[in-house]
Amino acid sequence: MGTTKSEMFTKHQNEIATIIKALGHPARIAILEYLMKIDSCICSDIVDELPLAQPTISQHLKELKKTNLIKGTVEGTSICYCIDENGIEKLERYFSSIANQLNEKKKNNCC
Amino acid sequence: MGTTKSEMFTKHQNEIATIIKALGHPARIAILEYLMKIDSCICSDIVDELPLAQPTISQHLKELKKTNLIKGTVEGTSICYCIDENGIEKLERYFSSIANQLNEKKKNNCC
DNA sequence: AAATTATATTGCAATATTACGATTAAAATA
DNA sequence: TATTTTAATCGTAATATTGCAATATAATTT
Repeated sequence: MGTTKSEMFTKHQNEIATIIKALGHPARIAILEYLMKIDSCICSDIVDELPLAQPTISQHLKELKKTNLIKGTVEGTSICYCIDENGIEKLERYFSSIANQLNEKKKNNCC
Repeated sequence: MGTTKSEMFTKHQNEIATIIKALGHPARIAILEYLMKIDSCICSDIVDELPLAQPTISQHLKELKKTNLIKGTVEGTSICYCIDENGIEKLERYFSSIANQLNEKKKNNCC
């Protein structure tokens, strides 16, 4: 108990849920939006930007990286982060596909 | 500790994170996809469709309903569920906006 | 080499989530 | 009204997540 029963679902369902879950936290949304706002990659000022302790931010960055939502390259003492299109585009495609299908069969709505 | 520090983030960041989080579980993705597959609303067979106990499914449905990802109307003894465009479209807009912005400034990528 | 700077890791406390058995609630039917 | 059917709620165990202080690591600068 307490553990998600992943074996019960398809590989794709688990994959997409994992990526979505990684963005399901305001701090990680804030990180994504900060990376968007800045016109380039940022090196080493995420910690100053967010109201969380450094280890906490490091943890959130790790999760975003693990799911290909951001990517980082070592740049001397600091790390240069930017958005990874890979993850974002997967989400974009997933939701626009669902939205499109919804529009096509609007007729059948009974609720 | 243990609690997300929501006060630290904007209202919109918290709202979008809450909706996204609600879909960040394979069972809830499976529910969404089942509702998509069926061409109309479904009344009372979600429990037979998913490999989880009835109280667990009820709990997942509650979370999806809370975030406007599905909606349900009482239909006699059972409840008729279908996808709520409200939540889905919010997600669709959010991610396509980010994907668009990303395409526009592809030039600046340094990672 | 010592000090500095930036990030990661460890360990842990507080809280949240997941799952389900047991029970309850509410409507339909016998 | 008693029974059946369907879904919600309660209570609880197992596990996961969040957040941070302390510490470690790794590259840079003095």
